[in-house]
Amino acid sequence: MNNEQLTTAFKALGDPTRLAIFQCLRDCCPTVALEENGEIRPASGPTVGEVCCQITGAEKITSTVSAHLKELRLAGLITMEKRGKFVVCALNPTTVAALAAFLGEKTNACC
Amino acid sequence: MNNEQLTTAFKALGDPTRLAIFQCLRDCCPTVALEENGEIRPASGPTVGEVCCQITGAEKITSTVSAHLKELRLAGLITMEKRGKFVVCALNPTTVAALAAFLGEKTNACC
DNA sequence: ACATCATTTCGTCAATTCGCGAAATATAAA
DNA sequence: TTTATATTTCGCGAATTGACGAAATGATGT
Repeated sequence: MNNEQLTTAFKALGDPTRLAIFQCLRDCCPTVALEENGEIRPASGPTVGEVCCQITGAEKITSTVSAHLKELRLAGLITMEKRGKFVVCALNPTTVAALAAFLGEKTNACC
Repeated sequence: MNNEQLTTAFKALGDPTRLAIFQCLRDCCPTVALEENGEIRPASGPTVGEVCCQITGAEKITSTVSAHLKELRLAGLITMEKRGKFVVCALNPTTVAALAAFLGEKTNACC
């Protein structure tokens, strides 16, 4: 992950609504499944409407949550897949792990 | 760390200049020292001017970098200590570790 | 006391961001 | 085909952010 990707991902997490979505997806749903061919696809997970309900308490999807989901997706933090009438969401464990690894790095060489 | 602290910290890292400062402090300088009484203080580290030079290439301190350092400090990501005429900076490993731990959490219970 | 160096604060401006409601799109059911 | 459901896109206004230069602060040396 280069610096631009890192800043995009951290910025995506730097908003209370998006962090809540992130926690919702992390705590309530399985992450994506890694298929034999190496492709990544959500095994299952909440729909946009369900996420929206968890976050805002409202029954109807708000454009605000939709926009936040898009930003998380563009940042590589989540995946979204169309399942018939619904769109299901899941964390992208690869990116999450990359962020954790970045923070875990220790390279105090000099001084 | 509560959600507000987490968002503040992630937001602080979600800017290219601040991420560069973070990397600069992580890669070039020792982190803070933990004293016997439990207090945290920077062992040593670059001055604000040195950080500024690394980031902008300019010889003089810019108010922009100063403001970014302040935001990183308020987010708990770095410490700054006055040493005579200078102010030295260092990462705060406690907060960094807390962020890494948050990202590393795996709590997929249901679904 | 005065000058100097390191750093922060202030004021301004352009750009971005967030939340919201309305409209558009897409899929499924009748 | 019409209707309903799920979701995204668009346009708006308010609030925040980032960069910059000038001024202020604070410690040090003369």
